[in-house]
Amino acid sequence: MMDMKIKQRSDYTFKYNKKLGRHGWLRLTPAYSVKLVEEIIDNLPEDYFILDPFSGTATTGLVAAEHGISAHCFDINPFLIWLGNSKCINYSYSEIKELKISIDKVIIKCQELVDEDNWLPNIHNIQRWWCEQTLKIIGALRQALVNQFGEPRENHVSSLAWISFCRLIIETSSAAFNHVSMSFHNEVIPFEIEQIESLYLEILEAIIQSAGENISGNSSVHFVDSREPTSIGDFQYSHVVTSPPYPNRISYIRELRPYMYWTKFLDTAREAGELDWKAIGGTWGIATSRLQDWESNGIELPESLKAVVFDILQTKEKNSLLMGNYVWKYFHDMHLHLQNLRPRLKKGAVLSYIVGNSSFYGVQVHTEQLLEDSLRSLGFTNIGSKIVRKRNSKKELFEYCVYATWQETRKYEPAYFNSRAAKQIQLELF
DNA sequence: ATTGCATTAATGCCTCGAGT
DNA sequence: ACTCGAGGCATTAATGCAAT
Repeated sequence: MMDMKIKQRSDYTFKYNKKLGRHGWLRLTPAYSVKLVEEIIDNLPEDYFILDPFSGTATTGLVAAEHGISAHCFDINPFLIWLGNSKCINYSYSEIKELKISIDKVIIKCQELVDEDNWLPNIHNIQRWWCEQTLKIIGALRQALVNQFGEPRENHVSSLAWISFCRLIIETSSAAFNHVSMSFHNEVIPFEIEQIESLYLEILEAIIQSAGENISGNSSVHFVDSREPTSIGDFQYSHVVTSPPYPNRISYIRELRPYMYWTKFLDTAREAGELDWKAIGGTWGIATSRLQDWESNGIELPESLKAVVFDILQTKEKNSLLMGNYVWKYFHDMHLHLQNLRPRLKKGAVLSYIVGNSSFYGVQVHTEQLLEDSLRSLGFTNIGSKIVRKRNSKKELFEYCVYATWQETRKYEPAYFNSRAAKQIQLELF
């Protein structure tokens, strides 16, 4: 009987990040922990160059920069690229001073605009999110921000005003934003203009506070599909530190929609579906339809993957074909990513991938093992994985760190996450 | 113009261990 | 006792489009 337990370790989730300055600017549930990244990059010499091919909210890039290390981060979501870069740049005292003056003008302009017909986003059933009164006010505030700064596209001190706006729209909405399966509260609370103004200024003040702290490293986020062989110049990386999407049919766009519609990164439902289809593990709208008849284009995949997909198909549930194809495509895409990653790596480069396992109709999908198999067949060495934490849903769900090296002959094993409890459960499970 | 079927966008339900 | 979650699902609502 096992006497040691794997803990949930909320310090290894986004929760830990909320109070950490820039890391807490905008919450996204599928974000991994600052602490985890710190443990991975701990003690790296400063000339190390990190790649995060699945940047998301740019946790890796920001932690690296805060530690004086440089990183390149890739993502396919234009909103997240904008947000990530805004999180990683420095803001001077004079810029911030100027921003505060501009905001005073924005507030006055908002009061003038509130009775006009301002642009509102094309969000489905928008009155479910905000009542008419609240909508009028945040619509006016948005218009005042546009008049003052333009749409949020540049990485400039005005980004702080826009990130605060994104926080505001969530905090005034009736969305239950505490879960990836986002849904709604029954009541929509109306806000007065004074309440919204003071809430906005409060959020902005906190964001400005943390923006003033200088960071020494250079991190940047770029529009790159990590499955493609494209790269930024001819840089090569010594470390890959990332948390890719998990094979869990959670839609990223589902949670990002409010931000992206209000900032005009999204205009129609169709665009949302197309963007999710581009993402590895995407499931929203048309992505699900396209999975029904999706087939891999002949790339050689590990036998272990075929076995898992076969098991899912064999369950003969209503959507077995869909789920099987979903898993198949997820690992196909991850394999393609690892394959095209190789030319970007320095000799001896170390990979650290934080991933979660899943189960479909009771069939366990051992993400960490399947990725290890891909790494092995692609010529990586020193391959292994360790449990990082237990997830707080089904008991068989964990988060893992999958690690490997590229063209390294020496034995390598990461020093992190090797608690006795983790080793024990690893033995018991497999 | 209307109907009916297919597709896809959007949201809710049920679960259950762990932290507080 | 109460809250919460990188969880999976099914179901419902809205939209598109071909057939009448």
